[in-house]
Amino acid sequence: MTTRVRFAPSPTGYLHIGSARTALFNYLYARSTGGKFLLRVEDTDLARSTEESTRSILDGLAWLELGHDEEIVFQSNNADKHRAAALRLLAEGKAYRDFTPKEAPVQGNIKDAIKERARAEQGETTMRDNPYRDLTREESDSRAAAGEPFAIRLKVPVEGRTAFDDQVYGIQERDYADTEDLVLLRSDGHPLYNLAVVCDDIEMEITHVIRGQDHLTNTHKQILIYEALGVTPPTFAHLPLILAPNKGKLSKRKHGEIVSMTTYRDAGFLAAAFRNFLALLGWSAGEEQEIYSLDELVEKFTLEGIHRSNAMFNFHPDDPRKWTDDKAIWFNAEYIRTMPLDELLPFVKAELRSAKLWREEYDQAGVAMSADIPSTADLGPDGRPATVAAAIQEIGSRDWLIRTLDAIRQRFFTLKDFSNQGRAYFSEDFDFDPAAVAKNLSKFPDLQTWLPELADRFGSEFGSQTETGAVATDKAFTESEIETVVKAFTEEKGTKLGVIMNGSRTLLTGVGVGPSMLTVFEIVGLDRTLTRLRSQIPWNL
RNA sequence: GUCCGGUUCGUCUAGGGGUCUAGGACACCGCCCUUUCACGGCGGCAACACGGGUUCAAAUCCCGUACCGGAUACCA
Repeated sequence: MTTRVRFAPSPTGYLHIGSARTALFNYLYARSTGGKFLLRVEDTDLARSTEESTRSILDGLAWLELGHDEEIVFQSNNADKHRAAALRLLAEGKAYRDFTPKEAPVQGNIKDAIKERARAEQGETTMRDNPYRDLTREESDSRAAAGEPFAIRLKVPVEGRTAFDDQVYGIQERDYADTEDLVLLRSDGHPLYNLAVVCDDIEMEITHVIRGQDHLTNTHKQILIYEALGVTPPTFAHLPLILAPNKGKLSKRKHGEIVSMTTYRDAGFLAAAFRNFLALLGWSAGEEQEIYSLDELVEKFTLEGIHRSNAMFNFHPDDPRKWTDDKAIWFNAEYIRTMPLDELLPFVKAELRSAKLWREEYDQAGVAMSADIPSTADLGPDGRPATVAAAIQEIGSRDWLIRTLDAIRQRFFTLKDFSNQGRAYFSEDFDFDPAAVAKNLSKFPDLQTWLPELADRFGSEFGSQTETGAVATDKAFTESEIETVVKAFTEEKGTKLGVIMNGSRTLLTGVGVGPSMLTVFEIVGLDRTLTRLRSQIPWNL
């Protein structure tokens, strides 16, 4: 039998991290068993469901690349079938009409009100003392015919218990006495959750229900419905919950966008990295590996590897540097710096493009400077072309882009960093970090004259314009040549190399961190290096 | 209240009676590398909730307690 699983969110908000992980696990289970991953939107709560939520959830799933099979099922479309099922159970005597007038909706905190009521009723009533439970069929029919409103409740047997073997939590048993005669159909004819879920899962031929642990006790009710309907229940696997830092349940209302999937997408997270993070929140393959590709996850995923204890998602909304879980950030950084460049490139392209930093020339591989690409005979000892400078200095070239991205990504955390911290590599319009200016420039006033002098030196050494006129040489602006020049210059000034390098870094990139300064000179290129070394802007800040 | 579930470093976790003076990862802290650094290398700090059993032997099995979580609705 082919396994068929479903992800069934209710569209009452965006896709949050807990639901996303449920979707992931369903997806992984389907793929690992060669089954189908279905999607069902549980939009039966008309008051709270919105189309916008549905779209947001779909966006989140698309971002995570959790593609579903078959058509999306909208639960509200099946209301007639749900009603028919309830009516059938009524006709068969497995459910009954409850003529008790509907209670007024509670004010304030619903959860508290329910808890309070449950506590108050404790000991005074049993689950089976509804006065309408044993009404004769004739009387029930005639009251209904007379137009008296009623809800339909399941007639839970007095003696016995429900039992199922949860694939994560093991054997679960519950006495019927602990389950109320749940409402199947509201007095306005609206079918309720437990009924709708069971009917749809039957219709969709779901074989494995994989969902949050908050449904563990609902399962007993659902099994009762399966039994009444005469259908064998599917296999159940409940997932531990993902908790907020206060160990409370993750809530869209309370925790806001920080738990929304789209927040991570928009913050420059890579779907692959976030998926990896999510997979390890409540599941493990029992080994020490941390980085898993989607294929590896599919290959290694088992229900046995799912944990029973809840996990905490450690976000800090007030800390800009660590606004979300450390490990999520680490995964993202790890992916950014180790992913094959050609896989990373499309994401960087999108980021640069949205920041208006992308140039169409980046797409044209090697055309502009094909004449300058060195032959293999020119490879230096480090395996890099010794005379590559001409090619990589062509700012509009793909080669330059690749080299630059590879150098700067080593210290980046999100895709956003390419357009923020990395801005100076792609644009003349960048800001200076005051801390870097203070630490690397203001502390050494001599640099205000030295660095323009260094620009002149570069100009005369590498053949570009100086303030006194054009000089042409054939020396390439490459790391080793640059190093020679900078070292000589530093000695002349009787200062330390670090002073010159860090001052240059700040002037060239606006920030205090980055790759080796020699690399930075090279990828910023001679022309821009000269201009920026002469810039007086940061000195006047 | 009742029912159900859970409890290993701050966090994510490995562990299924002896190989556990409890392993890995993130974070944190040192040292190294170095022109900076949030890269890299090396090292450090840090946990079996508590109490009883069972056993030659328990983080691992059983019972109790505590704490945490979930459910308890004519919401989903």
